Amino acid sequence: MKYWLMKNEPDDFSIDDLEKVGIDHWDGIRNYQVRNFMRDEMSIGDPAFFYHSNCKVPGIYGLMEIVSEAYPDHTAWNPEEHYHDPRSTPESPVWLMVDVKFVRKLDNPVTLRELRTHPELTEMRILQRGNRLSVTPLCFEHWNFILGLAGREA
DNA sequence: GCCAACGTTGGC
DNA sequence: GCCAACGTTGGC
Repeated sequence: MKYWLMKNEPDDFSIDDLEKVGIDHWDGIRNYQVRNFMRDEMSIGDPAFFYHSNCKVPGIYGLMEIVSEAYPDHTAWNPEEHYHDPRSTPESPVWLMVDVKFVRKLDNPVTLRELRTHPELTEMRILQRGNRLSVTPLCFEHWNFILGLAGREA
């Protein structure tokens, strides 16, 4: 089992939006490294953090579960879509997505600012300088430590 | 809105 | 295969 951190801009799709629909596909990935993570490393049942990026208070706001294998991202085929990519076709898809299920919102969201204050977490990928991957794996120790932070009294 | 950092593109 | 130019990400 692997643990994941998945970023999205809440203006586009937030943990609240996922809560409303229950399950949704995580589409729009247009980075080969992230695609390969989804294809090669993710498994059904893997837990994931929902991270809000590019917003007022960036941080981890909720928990999800991966509920599908990687499969073709059909939004790449649609010229109407923002993330349209003509190189990808139904016959030969380039981009993949997975389905994610809402688990719960965190009682105490763990902000990026707080993540940076804990020496235990300095190795986390998203805290590394210049990291831009929107989906990153994290080790159980980091996962568990963050859950501890989220469970504390505010 | 700014801008540093990174990935991608494409000419050569 | 190099690398400059460009586009995107995402914190601040």
